[in-house]
Amino acid sequence: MPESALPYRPHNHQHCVSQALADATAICRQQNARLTPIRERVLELIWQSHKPLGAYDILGMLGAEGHNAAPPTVYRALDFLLQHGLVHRISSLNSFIGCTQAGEHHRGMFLICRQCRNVLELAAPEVAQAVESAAESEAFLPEDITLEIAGLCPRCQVESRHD
Amino acid sequence: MPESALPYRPHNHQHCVSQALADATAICRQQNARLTPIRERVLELIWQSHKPLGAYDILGMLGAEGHNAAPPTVYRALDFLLQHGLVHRISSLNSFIGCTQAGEHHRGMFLICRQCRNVLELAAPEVAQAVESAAESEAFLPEDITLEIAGLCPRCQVESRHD
DNA sequence: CCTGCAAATGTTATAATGTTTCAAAATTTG
DNA sequence: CAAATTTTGAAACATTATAACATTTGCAGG
Repeated sequence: MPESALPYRPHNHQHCVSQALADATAICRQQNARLTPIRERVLELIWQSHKPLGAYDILGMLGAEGHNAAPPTVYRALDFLLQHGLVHRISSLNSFIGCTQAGEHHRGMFLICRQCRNVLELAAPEVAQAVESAAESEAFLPEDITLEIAGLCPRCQVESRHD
Repeated sequence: MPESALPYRPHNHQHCVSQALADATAICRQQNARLTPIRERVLELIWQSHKPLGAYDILGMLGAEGHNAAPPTVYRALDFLLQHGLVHRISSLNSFIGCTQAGEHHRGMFLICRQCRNVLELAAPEVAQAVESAAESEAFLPEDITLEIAGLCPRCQVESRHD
């Protein structure tokens, strides 16, 4: 059995955050996009963990730190981050998570633990390939792929056997 | 290029509907589940086309035919239909579509045309296999798979070249 | 500098989607 | 038939998301 992936075990998470922010800064510079304070702060909040956050979670956090924002503020920041590939939306949870492969062209695939709620993003090019082949076999032109797998992460599988 | 799948071309749709209702009746009998009038009617409404319907679309249709239902009525019917594998929920659209493989154990994969909004459900066992392998390579135990592909169906690809 | 444009944010209201709760009716079971 | 269970009705409420318009900010050209 392979070692657990990052989200599922203790790690220096501050490193994840600073890496994500550095990447975002670079990507925005490269695309002539403005990573304004709000946008950067929202990205940072999303990266506070490997668990996805809802828009209203973010709204609440902003409120708690004195920035009295309304929903459109958050949704606009999220739209920006989505557009530039810095976060992903998890449809099945109506929530958002930091992209671990920002900048790279990829079709994300998400492993979502229903217990600890951590999410791991996988590249899995062979899955993307299989999906595209299946679509093409129906003469369908795929554009966006939503692939979200809910289940139990390695850690929570172990714990659930201790019932 | 293969012939277009059902949703994307004219067909005797009434046959789809009556088949779906017959299957549902059989499945519910077999599982000792009660396909009550409301549940059956909701299933029938969902099957009125191959386009997914939102819960409030259904609510509106019920209202239009004199059944003054409240949201929980519809959501309960939908929960029942989901539980018995008679409909699927499309997370990326917050909407529901009839299951074309009711009764069979399967992981649905959906091809969603962004133009005509028709949806084709594919079995694609090789995709399911690839997804499960990818999950297992991370020691993740998959339970529910959400796989939704948005793009252009064969018909709408042709039309969009006529710009 | 400043002026005017475009992009970003603020603000209020509202739309769309989904759930909780408790009561009443229908169905099944003993 | 009576009790227990399941289903439905009904009202209120919670959550998620967008529309519309005003204001501010950053920046390019005069």
